[in-house]
Amino acid sequence: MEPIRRDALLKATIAEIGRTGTMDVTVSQIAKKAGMSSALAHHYFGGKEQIFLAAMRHVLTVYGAEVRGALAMADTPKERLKAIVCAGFSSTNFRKDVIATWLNFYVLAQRSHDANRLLLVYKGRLHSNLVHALRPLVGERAPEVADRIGGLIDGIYIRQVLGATPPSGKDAVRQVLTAIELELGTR
Amino acid sequence: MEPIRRDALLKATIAEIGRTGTMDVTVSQIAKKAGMSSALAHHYFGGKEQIFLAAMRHVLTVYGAEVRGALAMADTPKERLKAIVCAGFSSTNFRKDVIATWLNFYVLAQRSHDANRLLLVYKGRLHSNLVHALRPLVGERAPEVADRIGGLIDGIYIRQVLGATPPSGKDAVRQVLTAIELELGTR
DNA sequence: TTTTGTTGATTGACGAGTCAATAAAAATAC
DNA sequence: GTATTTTTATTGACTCGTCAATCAACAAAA
Repeated sequence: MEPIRRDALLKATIAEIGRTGTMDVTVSQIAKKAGMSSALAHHYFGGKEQIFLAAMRHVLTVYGAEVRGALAMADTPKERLKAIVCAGFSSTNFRKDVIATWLNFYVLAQRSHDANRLLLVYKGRLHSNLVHALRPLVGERAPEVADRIGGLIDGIYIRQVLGATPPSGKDAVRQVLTAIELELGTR
Repeated sequence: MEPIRRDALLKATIAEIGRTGTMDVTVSQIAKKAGMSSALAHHYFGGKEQIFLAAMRHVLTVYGAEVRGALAMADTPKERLKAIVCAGFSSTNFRKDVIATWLNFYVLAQRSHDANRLLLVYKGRLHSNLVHALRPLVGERAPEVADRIGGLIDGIYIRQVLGATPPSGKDAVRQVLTAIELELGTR
């Protein structure tokens, strides 16, 4: 039972964060959505913060899997770059609940050591993926370029999800790919 | 008295958000920090949400003033660009309380119409400042370039404030200026 | 005396976490 | 194959604390 319950709670947590936009969600709401009593949620996770952290970890896990999947299809460095960018702006990442989780993640990362560590793991993976794809194209400049591209991805993401118009993965990808071409000197 | 009280409350709100990192701050804490009773805070602002919105507005006002100040010193388009970028990464914006306000601002903007509108105002101003500076350099491509630069500024900002090392305005500015040079074709 | 500024005390509601008790399943003994 | 004990799964009810918002009352200035 335990793994089933835990999984249900994680999904319910993300859904509820998406519904309200904040982490001001009661354990009871989460538990109810997951079809159990709040006492059971406490029993399995210990406390609210731990539930949230596990939910964040879950979002990152899914994201990581998506990137790996896209990279597996790519053969050339350029294709790898495109794969990384596309995965970051996939429809998964534009789901309301995932957006809300990310934004609250940022807030939490200010004070929670664990959340911050998690965020650094994400950043590190993105960076190393980018560097790996960039190295054959720009050589030792790769790390520096990867920093800019990574920053651009994060920035465009936020602007898309909080913009006036509904987020468009296509536009986002196009913008980042244009920037990459500038970095490569192919435009 | 009213304007003095209001001002004190705004500053106290930002300070408290910075101290805790979240908007989970009680009106009493804010009022205490501002040297008055919580009843008075309610009296002047009506409710918690209104206090927060006013605080956000205040941060944006200060930011806007800083940008205007920097722009006033700039004569050439390139100088204007540099002014905009530098203002965005000034030490003001790396203060813990300002950072916390921004991050919570993002979260709030998901569901508060007012907060979202405020965010769009910021984005619009940044965009129009960038376009104005870019037009003489890249012509009609200006809006598109401004989108990328704006996104990069936001992204680099978040990465700086939530990074492993203490934020460095210098590094941030250098990265954005490099990207600008790429856009201008001067590198 | 009226207006403005101010607060302590109170209300009413909510929420995290605990716990004792119950139910169901699994293991063990006979 | 049944009776028993033990382990696992589950919850309702409760505790203790917190907090936003209100209000009646007090003070001080105009």
